[in-house]
Amino acid sequence: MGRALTGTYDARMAEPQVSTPSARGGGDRLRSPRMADVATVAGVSHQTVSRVLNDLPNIRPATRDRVLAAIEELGYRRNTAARTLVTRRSGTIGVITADMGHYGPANIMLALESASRAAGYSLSLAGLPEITAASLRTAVDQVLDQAVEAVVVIVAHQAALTLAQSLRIGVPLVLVEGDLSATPLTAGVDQIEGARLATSHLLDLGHDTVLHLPGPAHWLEAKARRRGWQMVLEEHDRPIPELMAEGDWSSRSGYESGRVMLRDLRPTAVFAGNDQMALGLLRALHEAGLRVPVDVSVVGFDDLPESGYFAPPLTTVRQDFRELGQRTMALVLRVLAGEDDASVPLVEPVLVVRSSTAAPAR
Amino acid sequence: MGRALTGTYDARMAEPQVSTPSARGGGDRLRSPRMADVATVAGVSHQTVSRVLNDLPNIRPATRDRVLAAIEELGYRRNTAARTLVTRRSGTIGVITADMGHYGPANIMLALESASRAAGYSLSLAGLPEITAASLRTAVDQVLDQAVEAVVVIVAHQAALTLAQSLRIGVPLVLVEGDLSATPLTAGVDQIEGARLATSHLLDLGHDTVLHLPGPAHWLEAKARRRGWQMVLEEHDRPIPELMAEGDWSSRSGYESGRVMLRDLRPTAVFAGNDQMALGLLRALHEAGLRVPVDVSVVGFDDLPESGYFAPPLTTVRQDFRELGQRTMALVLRVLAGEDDASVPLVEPVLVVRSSTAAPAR
DNA sequence: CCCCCCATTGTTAGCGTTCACAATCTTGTG
DNA sequence: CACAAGATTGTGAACGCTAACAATGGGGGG
Repeated sequence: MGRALTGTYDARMAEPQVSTPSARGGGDRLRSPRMADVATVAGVSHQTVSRVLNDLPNIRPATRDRVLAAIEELGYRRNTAARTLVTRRSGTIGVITADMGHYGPANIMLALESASRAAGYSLSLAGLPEITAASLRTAVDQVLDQAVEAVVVIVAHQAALTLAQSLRIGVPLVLVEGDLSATPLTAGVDQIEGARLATSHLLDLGHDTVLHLPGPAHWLEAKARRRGWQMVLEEHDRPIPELMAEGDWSSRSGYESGRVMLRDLRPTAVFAGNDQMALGLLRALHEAGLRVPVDVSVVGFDDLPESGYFAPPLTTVRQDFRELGQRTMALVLRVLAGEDDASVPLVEPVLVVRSSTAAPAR
Repeated sequence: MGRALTGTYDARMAEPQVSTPSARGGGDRLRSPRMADVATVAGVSHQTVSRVLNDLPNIRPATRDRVLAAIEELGYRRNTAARTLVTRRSGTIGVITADMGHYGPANIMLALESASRAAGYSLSLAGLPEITAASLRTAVDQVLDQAVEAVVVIVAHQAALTLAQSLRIGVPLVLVEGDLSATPLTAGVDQIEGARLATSHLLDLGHDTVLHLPGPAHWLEAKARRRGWQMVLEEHDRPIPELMAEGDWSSRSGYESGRVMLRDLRPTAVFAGNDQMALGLLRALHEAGLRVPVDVSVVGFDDLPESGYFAPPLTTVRQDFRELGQRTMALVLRVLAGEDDASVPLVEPVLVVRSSTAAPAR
């Protein structure tokens, strides 16, 4: 038996070891106990403590209790770095996200966080200051440095998709996006279906055709929504109006696109790229003296918590981000379990009909 | 010289060592290179590699170049777990947040992320499924398990404040909230000042007094805004209207409070707890046939990106979350550097006047 | 021309876990 | 009542890195 392990544990005896000028908060704080300290107090070997901690079988209940008591008494907390070092598993998943301040990404993060916690994983976060390949690579490197077991990329951006596919990192990389691109390791909401829902709804109300205010072209969601919109119009043999200039998801861009649109067009139905853009459009319409839904019907996408209180309350397409977060995590877990090309079905959006849509005036 | 270090590095030779059934993605993937491998390739000792990596002085440029080349060639990446184990520093900061899906928290996170990255720190995230002491403690434990060097709590909630003060964790804990409570280790936006700005603005326009639709009472922001509102009214000897039932920050609650309010009151000026609530109020007012700002003036708080496109565009108080994130990080760094009771000034909010406020009708 | 000093590089010993295997203790059986 | 099998516990060696100290090399002053 080693010297140091004899007798009861006294944290003070170890203090000199932290004499490094490590500028850590308290100054004369005591070294935190390690497994061997717990072992000493419990009168067992460190390995037995490890067994208790890892729920391994063949431990006498009495022994387990003694170990647990010692852990409690010492306020012992297992050192994750050491554990990660030897197991090569960190229990951490890296999340890379751009626009965390936006509704969608923020809510996906939120859902992902709770799903990962439920699965016993931690999240390590990296943001994208700008959407470039270099910046994405930096972010990936950053989470990789945290020894993450998988990387989730919440950047539904063409560049992200391309790069992600080209990236040879040592761990699985899962994309959260809304394309139907049948890429394995992808989770998302069925954007095309959502756009179809929105467009069909307007057609069903009796509108001849539907105008679309698209989101930024290099965003996969924007592309998919546009595709869904176009598909429905084609299927119904409707004229496909010229596409408005692309917006950037903001209310401002919706407003501006709306103004441009109204310069030469008098549509009866408009499908906006998202709810924010729809709001801007609503404002442009209002300023032009057009009434919604009497003169123009408007549909958005996202169903922001606010959308039901717009003027008028907005008909829109709801995305279940909570569900998306769970499916993403499920996907991650399956890949981690060895399914190299696991996939999960897209989340189905639903149409929420409120007061911004109606039959066209005759 | 040790056997294994002789000759060139060949990752395959080490493969048997990962024979553990660790169910890791690729199957027969090669072990990733360690420092010693780099050393072998560069023809130096592992310690020299370490020195290069840590930018220590006294390295011959030629040697450094050789090491760098070897790193490049091998695609070497330093093992953070090992580094953390020996240095006792993880380069990670824990962030605990509730309501990450909300505008404020999401944007603070965003700002914190970029500030921390700039400072060379990573973020480890933990969400709060519910706002209880137990849940907060769990979240703190979770980030502590990641060996974080500090914890930032973005839960501007009375319970969080109380608990945080009582918590004896081994690392500094910084609160992001908006109280003036002069607690050290706190960063925030001056909510009282913001409320004063809003209320004064309405008074300056000629309104007799101002009604307030408060946010949830146990949120520090809500309390502070209410206090600021009340202070201004008192300073101007105005009647202090009865407080409306507290909302929950949502548009729905703003709408409902608005309806209740309109049952027996005809205020000319209302200060809502935040922009969402203001939006709900706007709707209630609209439904009651009241015009904004002609009949009623409304001020919000937050300045959502959407607020400028409400009907009418909302006068509100803007909080600079980016600045807040930077100050929070600055605070963390100072505490980490040893300033036990460091503090940073509150961020000053600004009033954004748009079209929802005007002089009262005579 | 030798020696000491400093710049540069190498060697050894942990950091706190888990893994593989060895050692010991129980218990049921013949 | 001795013995083998299984249950329970202990021992020693990694994991990949940094810290402390030792060793080496080259250059200037005496």
